[in-house]
Amino acid sequence: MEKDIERSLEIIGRGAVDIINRDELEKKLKRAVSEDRPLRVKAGFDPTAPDLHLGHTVLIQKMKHFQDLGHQVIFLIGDFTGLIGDPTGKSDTRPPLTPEQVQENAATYKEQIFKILDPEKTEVAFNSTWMNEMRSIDMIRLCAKYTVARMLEREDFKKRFQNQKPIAVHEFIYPLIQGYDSVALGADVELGGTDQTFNLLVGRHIQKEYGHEPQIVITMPLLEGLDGVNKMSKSLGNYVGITEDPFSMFGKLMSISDELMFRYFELLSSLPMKDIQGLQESVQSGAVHPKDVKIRLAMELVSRFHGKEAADTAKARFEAQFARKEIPEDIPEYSLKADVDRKRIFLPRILKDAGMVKSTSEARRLIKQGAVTMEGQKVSTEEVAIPEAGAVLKIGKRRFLRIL
RNA sequence: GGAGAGGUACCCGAGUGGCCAAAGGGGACAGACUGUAAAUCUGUUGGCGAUGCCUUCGGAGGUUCGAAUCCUCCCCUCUCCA
Repeated sequence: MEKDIERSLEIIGRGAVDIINRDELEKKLKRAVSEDRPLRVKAGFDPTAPDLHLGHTVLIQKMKHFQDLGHQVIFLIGDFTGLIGDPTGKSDTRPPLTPEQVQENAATYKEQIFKILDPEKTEVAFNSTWMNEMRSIDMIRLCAKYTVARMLEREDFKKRFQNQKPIAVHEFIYPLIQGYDSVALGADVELGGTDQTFNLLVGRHIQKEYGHEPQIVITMPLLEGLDGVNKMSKSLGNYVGITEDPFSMFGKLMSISDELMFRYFELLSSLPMKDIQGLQESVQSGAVHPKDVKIRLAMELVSRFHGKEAADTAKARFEAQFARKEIPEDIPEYSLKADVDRKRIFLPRILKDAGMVKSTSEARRLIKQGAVTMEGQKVSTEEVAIPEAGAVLKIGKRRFLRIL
């Protein structure tokens, strides 16, 4: 276990929005060292969405920090709370997942998180383990430990209450159970996104009610997506999935702005903050080209999920295709029908049939806009001659087609 | 149960008889610039071998020379009252 408390605090604090509360954390860290008892660090995940993106890894990265410092991290899968769903105004309870589905999702989770965390040192827990054992009377006792007025302090509830929107009674139970999980697991620390602040704080209260020492709450920012504005999410399409192929992962990371790149460094990279600051200064002074720094970020992240070799390949391909404008090796091919006149080919039809565009209209527009090239030459007419097989068509920067 | 508002393209939203394939914004795509940067500027954004034709404004009918727009019925969403 890391003995240097100052260093621990610095690593734990990296990127965090809030630590409640710092003094308590320091005390716990000191005690952990003196009693040689690692802190138990909990983070909860919804069982229904095991398709993680980089935004989720901000939290996992923080778990790794704790793990590297020698503490015990607990990956909690909320298979019981998942039946309720964290309140969002949709007051429906979700259909229960079968034990098989839960196991399946858990397996997918593990596959993904263990690219970051050390499986040997990670405890995986399911809250159905203790929640399914809980009797009604215990549930009611749990409910008795928090008041309606305090529950209504939660932003989401407050708004809905003021606006006279419905709040179903069961929605109050979610934070309580999340808090009880901390009791059941004996959590010293709980990590979560800033959107979890309320629930995490309820945990502290519930722990006290059950005679436990309250956990330290550490909230992490919601990572901005590739657009640099909205938070990363699948529905906005501004995300990098951690199972995405190396080339597209690399490309997406290279498309972020220079400003955002340092944000990603702070929240996603394993590089020490000191080094990141150094890079930032080098870029500012002009000593280093920002593109090279971005490549470094992309390399680190792609390597993390796919290995160094795949990252090298992705980088080489990226530079070939975009910096040197070479034609990639494996591009889709399209065979002309035997009866077509190769001297007069109606290109929009070919592009549509080959699936390069949705309609001939779109193809015509792209030709008109000068987006289509054949063998490096701009195509300016809709009818073209392709005497030889093997001609390569390019639409925009990334769509290729070889005509046979 | 009663009263009212509304459903328009990928999304938000204007349009309330012809000038409407439908303003504006966002997104997306393309071009210029570049580092595939970002930002910015410009263009495009229903289909069709195409200066025209076809299909589209919740659904089905109707009025009209002509309907996103008016009428009837139906479906859905929201607000207020009880």
